[in-house]
Amino acid sequence: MHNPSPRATGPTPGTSQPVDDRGYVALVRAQASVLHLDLDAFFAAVEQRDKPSLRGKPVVVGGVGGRGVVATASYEARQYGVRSAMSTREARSRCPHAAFLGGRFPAYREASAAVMGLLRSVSPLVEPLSLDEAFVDLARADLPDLELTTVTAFAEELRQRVHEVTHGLTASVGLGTSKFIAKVASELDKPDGLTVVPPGTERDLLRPMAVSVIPGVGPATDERLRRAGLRTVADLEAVDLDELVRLVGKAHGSGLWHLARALDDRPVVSEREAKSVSVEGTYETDLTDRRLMEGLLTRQAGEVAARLRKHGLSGRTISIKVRLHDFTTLSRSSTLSSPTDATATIARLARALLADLDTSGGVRLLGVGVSGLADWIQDDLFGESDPGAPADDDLPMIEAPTSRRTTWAPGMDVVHAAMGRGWVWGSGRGVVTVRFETAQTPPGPVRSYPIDDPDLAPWRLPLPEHDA
DNA sequence: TCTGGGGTCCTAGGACCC
DNA sequence: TCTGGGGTCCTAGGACCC
Repeated sequence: MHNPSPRATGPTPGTSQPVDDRGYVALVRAQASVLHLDLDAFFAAVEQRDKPSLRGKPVVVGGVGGRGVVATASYEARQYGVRSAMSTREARSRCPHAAFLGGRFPAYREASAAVMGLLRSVSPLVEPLSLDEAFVDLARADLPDLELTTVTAFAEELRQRVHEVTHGLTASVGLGTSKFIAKVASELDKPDGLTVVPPGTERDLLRPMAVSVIPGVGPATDERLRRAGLRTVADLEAVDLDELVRLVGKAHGSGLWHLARALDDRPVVSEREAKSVSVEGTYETDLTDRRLMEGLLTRQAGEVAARLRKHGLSGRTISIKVRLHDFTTLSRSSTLSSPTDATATIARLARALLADLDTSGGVRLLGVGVSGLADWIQDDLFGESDPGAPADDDLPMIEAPTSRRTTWAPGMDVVHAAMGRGWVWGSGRGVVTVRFETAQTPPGPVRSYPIDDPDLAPWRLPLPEHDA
């Protein structure tokens, strides 16, 4: 849990603030200035909005194939027990007369963008959690104050404006002193409702609730806690930190300890950098043909690479995911010495990783991912302390770069600089990865630079196209 | 023919380095 | 007779979220 509070050496005697065993005191806002907004039955609602004949009827959006699952069920379908993540097969048996739709993501993205745009017009601090959910920090909104009456009226108006900009979708909203409380609150009056949790009432609200209201408590943790006799948040509150850590691990235990006391100082964060990009697919029938699997991995590698390039990213770790016929899920990964966004590199590695796996029983899912994405501002990957490295001032000037490119090793496509004095091997668009090696100097460290960094103007290298 | 797809975060063990 | 210890990186798997 994020916790900027000052550190003490041990529990602070005589304070009323709860303190964990390392002496951290968690702070909570004094006002209900965190807003959580959740669009109701989002995908299904968009379908009903766009197709009037579906209004008032059960609609199920999700995978329509033999191995599909439900993404969203309209409230009419929920009356028949259809739920998110249920197999479509089961949903069909529970509600055969529902409309089963595969989903129209461009339409969902458009509606989502309208809502997120509205939220951002209200506060610069908006944190989307998915297409249909976001936190908004009202402490950064243009409000006269953060009194309950003020934020309540504001939230009601916001819900009305969501209805307008989406041409008829409804949203449920929660307001509270933290992300956790706001999120719990938005669940309490669904659909099309607003719940405000007044500061100071959080713990009374939580105590009777099941432990599963706490984000991060899924089926596995729920079961562990249940076996320890912990069913409600009140039960959790009565257990000390050591015991929780013993039960569910360090990070999780500490999180539970704090959240059970409504201690949550996680900030609303508007810009989060992607950490990985992946593509996977489940096939209607299990795959047994290795050549076919290699072909599918190659195609997925191309999709991943295209998405990396589209966002100006590249990454060093290539992973594959393989789900066997019996649902056993395997992953294998390999890390390159420099980042790539090249289809050929990702595909080659993905196929090599598959080669080590026994897939003779059949494969239901294949996937390819890239992680370890380059963060070029902070990342000086290979440090300054490389002894054989030429000093920056000695680095050769490369001004009119790059003509020929040859594959040297996986992940390293060597580009011969036109000036001829150094090696440049590059991968990411918008980034150049350079290793300097001249007649006068031994191979230097690998360095990566953003192409647009003005301080590196001499290195402004138009990279060759990859995988044309 | 039970069990999607795209993510995030955590844990644990081993390698490696100082 | 005793064989450190901490930090970081990498890999594999698992839980969880929407």
